[in-house]
Amino acid sequence: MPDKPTTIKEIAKMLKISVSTVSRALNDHSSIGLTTKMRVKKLAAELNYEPNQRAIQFLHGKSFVIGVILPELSESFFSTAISGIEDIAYKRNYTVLLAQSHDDAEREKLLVAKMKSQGVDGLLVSVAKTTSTYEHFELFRKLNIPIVFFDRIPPIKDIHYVSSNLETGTFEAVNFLLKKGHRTIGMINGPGTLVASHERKEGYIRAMTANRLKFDPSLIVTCDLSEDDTIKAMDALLNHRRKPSTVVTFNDYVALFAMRYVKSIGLTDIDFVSYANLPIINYMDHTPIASVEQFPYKQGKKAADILIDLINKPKNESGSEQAYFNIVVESELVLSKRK
Amino acid sequence: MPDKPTTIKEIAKMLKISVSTVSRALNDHSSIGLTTKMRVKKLAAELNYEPNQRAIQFLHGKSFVIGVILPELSESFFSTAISGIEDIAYKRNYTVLLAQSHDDAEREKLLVAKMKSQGVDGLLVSVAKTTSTYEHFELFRKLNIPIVFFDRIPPIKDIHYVSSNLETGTFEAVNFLLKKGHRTIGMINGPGTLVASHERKEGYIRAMTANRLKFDPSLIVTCDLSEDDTIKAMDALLNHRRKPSTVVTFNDYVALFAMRYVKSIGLTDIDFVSYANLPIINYMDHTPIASVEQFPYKQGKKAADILIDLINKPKNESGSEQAYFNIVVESELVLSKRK
DNA sequence: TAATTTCGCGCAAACGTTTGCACATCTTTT
DNA sequence: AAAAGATGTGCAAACGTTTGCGCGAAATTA
Repeated sequence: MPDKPTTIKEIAKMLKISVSTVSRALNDHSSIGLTTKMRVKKLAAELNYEPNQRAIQFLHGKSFVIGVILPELSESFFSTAISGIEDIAYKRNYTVLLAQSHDDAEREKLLVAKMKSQGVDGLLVSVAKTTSTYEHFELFRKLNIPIVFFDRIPPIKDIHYVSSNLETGTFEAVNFLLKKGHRTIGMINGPGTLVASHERKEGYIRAMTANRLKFDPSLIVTCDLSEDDTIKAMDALLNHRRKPSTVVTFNDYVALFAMRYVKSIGLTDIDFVSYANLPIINYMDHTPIASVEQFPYKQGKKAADILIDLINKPKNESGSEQAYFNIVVESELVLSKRK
Repeated sequence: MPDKPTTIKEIAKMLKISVSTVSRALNDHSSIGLTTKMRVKKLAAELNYEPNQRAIQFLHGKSFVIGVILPELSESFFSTAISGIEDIAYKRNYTVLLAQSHDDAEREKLLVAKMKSQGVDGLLVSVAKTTSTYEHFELFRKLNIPIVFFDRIPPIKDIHYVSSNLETGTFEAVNFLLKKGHRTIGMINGPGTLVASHERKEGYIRAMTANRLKFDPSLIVTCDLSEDDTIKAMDALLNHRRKPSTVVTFNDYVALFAMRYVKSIGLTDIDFVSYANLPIINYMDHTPIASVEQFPYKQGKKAADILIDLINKPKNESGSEQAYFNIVVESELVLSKRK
């Protein structure tokens, strides 16, 4: 028996009252008598009535769906972030439409269009590495559908975003190394084009000056995050006139490449500090002694919360200027559990 | 200008024709004159008309949404599988509603209920480790909403599922090791309760007998997949009267634990073969020489395809018996790229 | 008791789209 | 010349729910 789901009409007919009364009774409307309410609710429960979400969404012109576009779920940062997004969405009765851009700008565009035609109420985006144009996002702005960016923020004005500030975590990291007695601290940074690289550098500098040490720019080298380039960078540090006793690397992968290289040439006395705190470090033979944590779960939660707030915001009050959420989740140093 | 999206009505009014004509014109209905079709399509394009999906879904009583419930996105198997699911869903114009059970049976139940109230057209499920009752799935059967299970299949009858057969991959693996000259092959298997453990064992046995070698059951030890237990298992093998020269481990993590242990006690001459082929092995200092690949992307695709077929299957022909899809994706041995 | 308020409920419209049916016009066949 | 078919279009119902408005009856006030 593929019995069609119960509708409000049927309940109305059985109780010989109107559909509107049933609807109001179920929604605890004040203008319905207590007795009718009870009767309706009882019958509804017996019949396993569940409101037809599609009818409601259609009526309200809302989908209660938020679209999420991110580069790669296999990257631990994102798979953790999505958990935060999910949790908030479910708590607030929204539903998550997920899609991966696989770091392909074209696909990202396609997905944005798809999300639009699907009629999402809002969008959560972490942009693809290759994305360089941003009109597909502007389209949403025209339609008044909110977008909140997270982690990978596009360089455009007047957007909502949530991201982490690596400056603080880096400050803590360098501070920690100084307290541990290190005096020559190298850094393998990422490409200068990334905000994240800047923040790391700033944190480094602030920690040095806070400790009344002079900052040597040549101790910070950049790399493109590939293994080859990491090795070059590490080489540069090892051949520095002041050979560093410890190195802060851009992320866990860079750390890994660098550590492997260092070990391959027989060195063992260099401490590493890294970012992200990926699960892989639990399986590595040599691990960083500390990591700067970016709290992806928290970032995901925060971004979803803002987006849903935005969606439900009392209409565009034409008087007040639009305010943009720029939330920064501070990063934090975490000591490695393994030794 | 938050201009409300264009509707078919507006187009009709502007062209002074009826809405039904517009609708049919846009859908290339045969009974509409060529000229009207052109006029309609042209105007629709100019106005950036996009059909209101919610209205259509409501009308058809379909959501074009498939729910996906899986244990953990941070497990690479699942994050890869979801890519396959996504790709098929998008290709076939469906949309993916994602949720993680985090291997919690209670949460899984909740999610199933949520999916139902959201009105998904079908469900893709990989069950949580702790799930032991299955009524929440039966509910969907009553409503005639198809479910396809993948990878983690519940032990109930009359279900659709897609899973991998580790027997073949294991056969290949053992065969490969024998060809390589190994004669004593150990195996660290998983808990006997898992089908997957059985399949591994069967593959092992078949390879031995196919090579006219006698099978020594004591060379297969089980473990609960924890590091401690893995070490115990490895110890047992090392102390075996016929010390194995190579070991097949249940998965990459077990391989990792075992390799680390073996190395820590100064051994270096044991080859490992593992399953899953996770990205982490690219970052390990010592890696298995080969891995049994389970093709999660392919599994995800296949499962999604079957589900959507099921959704669109011409009504439950009351005559013919319901057929259940039991698709098995054969596993395959993959040699390690790094040496 | 009459006037007014409160309470409880029903009517009907609305959301955007598809589709069975009927109707009108034009073309073809007998 | 009349009947039949083809072609193109419009009418209206339907999907399930919410909600503004109106109306009668009961309760309150003057």
